[in-house]
Amino acid sequence: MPELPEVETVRRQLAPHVEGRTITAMRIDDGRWCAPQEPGEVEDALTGHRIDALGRRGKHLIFSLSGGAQLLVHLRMTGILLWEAEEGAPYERVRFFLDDEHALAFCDPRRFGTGLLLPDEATRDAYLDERLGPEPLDPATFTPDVLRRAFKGREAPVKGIILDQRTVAGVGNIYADEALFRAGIHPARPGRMVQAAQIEPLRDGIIEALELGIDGGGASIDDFRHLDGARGSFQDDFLVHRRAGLPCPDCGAEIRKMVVAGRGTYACEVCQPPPRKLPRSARYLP
DNA sequence: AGGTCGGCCTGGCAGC
DNA sequence: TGCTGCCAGGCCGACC
Repeated sequence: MPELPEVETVRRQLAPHVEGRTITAMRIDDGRWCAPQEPGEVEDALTGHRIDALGRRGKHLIFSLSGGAQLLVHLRMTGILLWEAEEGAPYERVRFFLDDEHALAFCDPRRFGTGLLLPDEATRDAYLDERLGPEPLDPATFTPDVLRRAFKGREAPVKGIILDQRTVAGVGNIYADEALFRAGIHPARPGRMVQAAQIEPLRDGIIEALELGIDGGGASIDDFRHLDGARGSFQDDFLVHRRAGLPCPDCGAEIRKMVVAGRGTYACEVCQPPPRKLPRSARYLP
């Protein structure tokens, strides 16, 4: 699933192609992509404008356009962006035509992906800051204190808290499992039970997992693809995620699968000791 | 108000 | 074989 490293991978690949280019036409085939805005409205608002910058905040891709308009593209579960895909690519929902005759397609079998048009930078920042915590790769804002405050007095499982985009932006199911393993914290441990000494390792674990994900060009478990359709490689470097029954890379114990915060979750119960009382919502899977 | 759960959506696969 | 039904999960809204 596209999380921060996957979105950043796409951003780095796409930026050199689109920055400075003008959108000459746009076609939104699926109105759900930009709902409740009308496809025609969004198409008209973007057409004729230059893409000044391609940015990212959390899992959102940000197209900053001349005239100030901001398009936030979210891949959600299965969205991918393809450069120069032939017209009518599988599950194509949106197509951008650029002034150098190239085209960008947004494809998404499950139609969860979205495009949100906002009028200016201030509106964009208000929208994002209302929903997202600090950027994890910005050491100035993603401090151990951010996690300390988020965990204080919380009964919710620590995995659920770091999946919450208001805690820290961009962490999803894969990188939550990988970061918690790196820090030796069981995913189902209630936030308030995370030891003070584990906070900094977790902060570092989140950063490390995300950076390795970016280095690997993201993880292509099923749908995620690069701009040219190639796969990322980080799925080959998972330590615990999707590795049920395989040995823990540190101690050799069998990695177990469970459900935590409603998500498929993988952990080594030796390296990540479970809490005495597992939250009711956490359960083991065979 | 914190925490959990269902809905959105569809491909893929287990099981009958 | 072919069908049914369940699972995957980012994010939001509903509910307890």
